[in-house]
Amino acid sequence: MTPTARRRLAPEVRRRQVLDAAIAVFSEEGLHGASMDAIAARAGVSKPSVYAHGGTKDELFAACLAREAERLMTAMTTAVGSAGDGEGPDDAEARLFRALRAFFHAVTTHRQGWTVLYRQASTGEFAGRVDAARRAIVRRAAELLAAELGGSVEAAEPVAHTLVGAAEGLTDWWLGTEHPATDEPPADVLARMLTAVVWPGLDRLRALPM
Amino acid sequence: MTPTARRRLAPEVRRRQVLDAAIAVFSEEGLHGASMDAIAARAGVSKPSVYAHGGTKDELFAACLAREAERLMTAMTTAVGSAGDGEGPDDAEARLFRALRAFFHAVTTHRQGWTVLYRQASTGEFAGRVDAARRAIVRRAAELLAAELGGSVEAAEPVAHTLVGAAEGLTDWWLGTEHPATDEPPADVLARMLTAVVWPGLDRLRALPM
Amino acid sequence: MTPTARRRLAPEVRRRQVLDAAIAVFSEEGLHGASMDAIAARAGVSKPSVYAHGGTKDELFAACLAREAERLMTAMTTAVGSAGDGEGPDDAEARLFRALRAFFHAVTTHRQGWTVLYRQASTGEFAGRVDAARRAIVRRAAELLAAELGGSVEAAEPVAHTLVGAAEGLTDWWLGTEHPATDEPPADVLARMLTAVVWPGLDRLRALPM
Amino acid sequence: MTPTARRRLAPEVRRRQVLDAAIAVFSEEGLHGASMDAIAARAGVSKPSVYAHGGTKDELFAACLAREAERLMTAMTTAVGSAGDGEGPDDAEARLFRALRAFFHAVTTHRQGWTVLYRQASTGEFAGRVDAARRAIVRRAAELLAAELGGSVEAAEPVAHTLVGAAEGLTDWWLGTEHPATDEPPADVLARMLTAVVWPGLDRLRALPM
DNA sequence: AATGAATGAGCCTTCATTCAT
DNA sequence: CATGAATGAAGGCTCATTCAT
Repeated sequence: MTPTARRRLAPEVRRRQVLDAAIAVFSEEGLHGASMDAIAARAGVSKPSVYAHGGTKDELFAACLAREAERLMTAMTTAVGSAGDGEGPDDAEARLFRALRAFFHAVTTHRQGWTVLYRQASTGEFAGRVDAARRAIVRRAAELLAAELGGSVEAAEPVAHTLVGAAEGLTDWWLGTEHPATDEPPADVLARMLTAVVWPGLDRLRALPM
Repeated sequence: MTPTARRRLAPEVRRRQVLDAAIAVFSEEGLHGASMDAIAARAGVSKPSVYAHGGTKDELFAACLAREAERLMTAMTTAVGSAGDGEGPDDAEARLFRALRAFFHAVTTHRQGWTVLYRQASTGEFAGRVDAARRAIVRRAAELLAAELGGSVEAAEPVAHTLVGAAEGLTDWWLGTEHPATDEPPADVLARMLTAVVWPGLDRLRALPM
Repeated sequence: MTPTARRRLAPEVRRRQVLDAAIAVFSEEGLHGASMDAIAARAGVSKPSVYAHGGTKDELFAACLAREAERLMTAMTTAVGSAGDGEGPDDAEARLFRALRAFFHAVTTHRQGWTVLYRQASTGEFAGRVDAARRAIVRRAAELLAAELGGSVEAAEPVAHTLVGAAEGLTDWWLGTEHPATDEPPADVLARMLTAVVWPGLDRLRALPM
Repeated sequence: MTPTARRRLAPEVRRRQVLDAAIAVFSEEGLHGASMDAIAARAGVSKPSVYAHGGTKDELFAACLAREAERLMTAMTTAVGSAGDGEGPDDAEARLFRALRAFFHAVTTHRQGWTVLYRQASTGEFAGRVDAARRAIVRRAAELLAAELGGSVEAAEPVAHTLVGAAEGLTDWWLGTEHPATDEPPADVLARMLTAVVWPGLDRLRALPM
């Protein structure tokens, strides 16, 4: 006698349901392509419930952006912050590898969030908001790079943009269909690939004044 | 005081107007976000004119994709194909530099086209077509890389994605507000920056079997 | 002072409202001439409500056809089937009279439905469906005639068409402005008139092989 | 060097071209379903030419109605007026037969005009105009009937409506697909059929005061 | 709190109509 | 004159949003 859908749930739980459904639908259909009907259906609730717990479509999208951006930042911060986990050396290259691995891990395990953040929202009224999220990540990367390579954070910014862009491109490749299967976790594979390409160059930049 | 509205124009001219406007609006709003009204307004013509010269929204989008894809491919092919222009050596690094410069030139001068091609959500019925255009460019990059570094084109694909992503990231930085002014053309600056970061790594990959 | 607009109604009720309005508008304007706006306005609901309860314009038209066809067929079948109601003899002429009276009754009391069914242009994709509805009624008439006059149903078809056309013409005359007032129900008057004109001829056909 | 389409033609000729095309298209697609583009294409002229020679769509439709109505009236008048053509007796039944034959001849040889007049135009703003045309025919029939059967024209009107309706119904049957092939001209077949059904009844009415 | 029902606004598309050549 | 090109005005349909239960 207690139909799941109509059971009163704690507000935060309902909100999570709605956000999860929204991210799923937004990632598949895009901001304009997604309909509130579809989101409600995916969440298994009625449309007014979506409004009650997620607000307007724009607010809902913004909430998705915020949540996924924070999730990504947290994941990276945590991973980078964790000192050498005893798995190997703790030199600059290893730290770069771990940061990249954290990024790739976050992105490949939350593919929909990533899609919404970086592939669906780059247009229209949300371009600014997405840009802010993206810049936060780039900024963090620039700080890491400045610490490792020396030089100011400002000077490291273009390199950080390059690095983040490269990571995004590689992620796109991985999320595409045709890539070799591996036993290793994808994040490790991708991080090693990217490290191999960029580390020598970055290493050389250490000597130069940026 | 020349009313452009009711002015009769040659069909090709009008079609170009419409396509230009469409690319602009699509790049800003996305396929779903763009309205035919907006495109008509941007083109300075009436909505029926958009239909007369650009066809259905889907056809119009497809035409934009086709035109910009060809434009970018042509620009890159031409620039890369031009042999050493006497400005310096013609080793692998120099060829990479020129290819990157061509890419940056094409992308920075046709930003909107690139956005439509590479940054738009590839959802729904156009996923395939957009993807095909994207992949054509990355494929070209992969071919160049394979030629330079040895190894198969398939093996070069992730590196190509990485490279294109890195270039994109750097372009974003450049098109952002805060970057130092230079006398040099942006494409040269950006190409040198990216070359500095990735060339050492790529160079090292030459020795390894990819 | 009871705003009917925002009032929540049972779906069947709303659907009936919408169908009624649709039949009215279709009968006045034709399939192409009727606009969903007009139907919504006539029904006193919003356009989305029309779509919610009546579906697409084509579906709505089909639903109108189906409903009116059934209504007319039922009315005629019932009236004809009712055996001699004690009002007089039950010979062939009397049965013809009763059938005609049933037809006139159905047609004069559901004029719009009849118009949609029988007078609308049967163009385009609905030609078949409209025609089917029309033919069902004429077919029924042909069956009755065949039973009364002998001969096959096929042979009776032209006579049935003639009869139905004659009845239509007489109905038009009655619904026009200038006709004498009577105490009798119109259906009786019209049926007697038509019987007087056609019965002698039909009676004579009984002897002949059709 | 003189392309037919662009050759300057006498205005009446062009007008005829346009009217013919219009009737064809209207009869196939209906008033609302027909597009001026389609009419222009069918006529083999440009759209402005249609406007120049046929006027507005409504005017064009009205012109079609007028022309076909007149054609039908003329045909009937002529046929009825022609005294017994020596092919047989000239009693009242023969005169009825000839009038009906004239009607069926006009209708079956100008099927499109008939369709436009009686099957496409019965709705919307042209209902009145069509009604007028129809009434003219019915009036003529009533006059003939009054002359043959005795009684006033007014009294003959319902019978005239009946007769015209019957003729229309039979025409519909004939214009449908499935009817037996004959060597005789259709008009003769149909006229004989209808005469057989209605003449006995009409004959009997002669004795009664209508 | 949760929802079925309702709607205002907007979008894609086409059509009747008219300039300008 | 004849026409290609252009447009204002709907029309069918859907969507984000909100009542009323």
